[in-house]
Amino acid sequence: MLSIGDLSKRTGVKVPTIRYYEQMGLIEAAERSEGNQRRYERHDLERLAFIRHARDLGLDIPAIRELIALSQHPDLPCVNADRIAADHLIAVREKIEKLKKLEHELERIISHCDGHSIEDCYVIRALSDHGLCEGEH
Amino acid sequence: MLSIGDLSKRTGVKVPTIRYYEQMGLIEAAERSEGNQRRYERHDLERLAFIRHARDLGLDIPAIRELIALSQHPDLPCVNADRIAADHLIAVREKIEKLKKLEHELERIISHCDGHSIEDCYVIRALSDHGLCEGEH
DNA sequence: CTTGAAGCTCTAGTCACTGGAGGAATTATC
DNA sequence: GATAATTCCTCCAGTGACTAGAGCTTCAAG
Repeated sequence: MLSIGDLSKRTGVKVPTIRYYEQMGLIEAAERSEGNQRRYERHDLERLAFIRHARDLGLDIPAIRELIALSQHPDLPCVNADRIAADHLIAVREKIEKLKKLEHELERIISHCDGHSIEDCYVIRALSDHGLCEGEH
Repeated sequence: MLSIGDLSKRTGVKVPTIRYYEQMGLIEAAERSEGNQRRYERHDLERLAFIRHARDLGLDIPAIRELIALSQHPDLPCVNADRIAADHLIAVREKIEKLKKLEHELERIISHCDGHSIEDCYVIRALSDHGLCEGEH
């Protein structure tokens, strides 16, 4: 039986976050000690590692909730789990594209600035005047 | 003189967001009509376009506040403005790197899944078992 | 048996908005 | 000039995924 602190150390998930996940219904309400403290078992450790891993991949809580529900029906086809992952991959790629555009624009703005006075600062001027931008954003 | 709705249409910034920026001190409190409605001038249009542009580049409100303050001292050297942009560029690049790692991991997980049953689903298995990951994340 | 760490609940704060309620002002139509 | 439709006002609450703090209780070590 693990305390919430033990569970936290083993999974790298902070104590308040574990309680938050319980509140959100991602992990079942733990058994309690006589003094009302949460007590966990291996089962909970695995569940929490699963959640942690999914969060690290950037999945949001509703998606994780769905994956957990799916994982409890081993006989079903896994198209839904695949779809969650594939949708997320698309979202990740879109974010990358947006950030790359920002990267280029920032590089361009910075490289154009001669670093003298605010009056001539390309950073400030570029922000003031959208016409100085390269692409649309 | 523009109403808040006119300003919104011209800049693409939503009405409640304009009021929010006023509250945050990014734009000055507007003059009011007899009936207490906000009235704006060209000056405000430019300021709001500046803010919008900076937000599109992903700068946060404190950074924008600083840029606005700087832009009002044309004689100062612009190293601080450059630093804000450069710091932001670094942050953007870091985000891109993280997302690329996620992209690869998701691609790998998805491609390994044969799409049959949850029991064998690589998506679910990869989440359950960190040992199946390629890199650290 | 004492002490200090770790646990409990509940509330509020983060960031940058966004939306709604309920009411007043403005604008358009007749 | 009356009325109707639209826009505006303020204030409050909600978003996502935590995080931090107050004030109290329980646990484990010495």
